Amino acid sequence: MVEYPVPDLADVTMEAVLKALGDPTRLAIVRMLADGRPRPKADVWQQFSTTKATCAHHFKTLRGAGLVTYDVHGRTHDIRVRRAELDERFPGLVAAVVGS
Amino acid sequence: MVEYPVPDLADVTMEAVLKALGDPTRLAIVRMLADGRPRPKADVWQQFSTTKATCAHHFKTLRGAGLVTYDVHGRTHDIRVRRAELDERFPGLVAAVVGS
DNA sequence: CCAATTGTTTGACATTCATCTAACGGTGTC
DNA sequence: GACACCGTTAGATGAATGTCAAACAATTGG
Repeated sequence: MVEYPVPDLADVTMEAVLKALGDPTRLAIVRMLADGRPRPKADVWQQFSTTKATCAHHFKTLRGAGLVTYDVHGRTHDIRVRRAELDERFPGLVAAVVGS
Repeated sequence: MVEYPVPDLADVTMEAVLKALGDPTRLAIVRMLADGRPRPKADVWQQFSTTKATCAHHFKTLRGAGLVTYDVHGRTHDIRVRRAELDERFPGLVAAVVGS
């Protein structure tokens, strides 16, 4: 069973979050998942014109910046924005970025 | 008389803004000026351990992303966050980023 | 006009980063 | 156990970027 640890948001800086969001693909991913509901990774990466590998790289970057987490189900993974935690750590940020 | 044109915020994307803010120095600059009040450029760059040239580069980047504008007074320039315009174009963003 | 001051630009350099292909690693299924 | 499937990792590559030193430009003042 593979593990995909996420950082404690207390250790995540605004700078790291903004850096992660400063890429068009990653911003689009976060916007797509902004409601906090999990979605199959395959569904996400198929929306873009990049390869699976590139998308996996972006997923990892977003996870490292505390923005998303994975739910593993057998072979497939769901990805999900840590909306509630983010709203507590960085109030208003996700909403502003998504343009809610 | 040198001109320093700023983009119309209607033409500025969230992506461009986040990219500009994704650098630690630029984020610090915006936070320092977030209230929208002008400050001498010299006062700003002296707060950092970078050279004048590097700071001028960051100023230009922030200006190009629509985040700041300059007020020229003879030899010296004031720099200022376009707070009101930004708040209208990207509601809540500056406040969230600054951690108001 | 000349010199000092303030800020920008240029060119170089090292680093970071997004991207791809190819190979690898778990997981479920037959 | 063998194979197909889903996703990650490794390595390579080219582009973008932050940084600095040095040269340049505009302005003020003597």
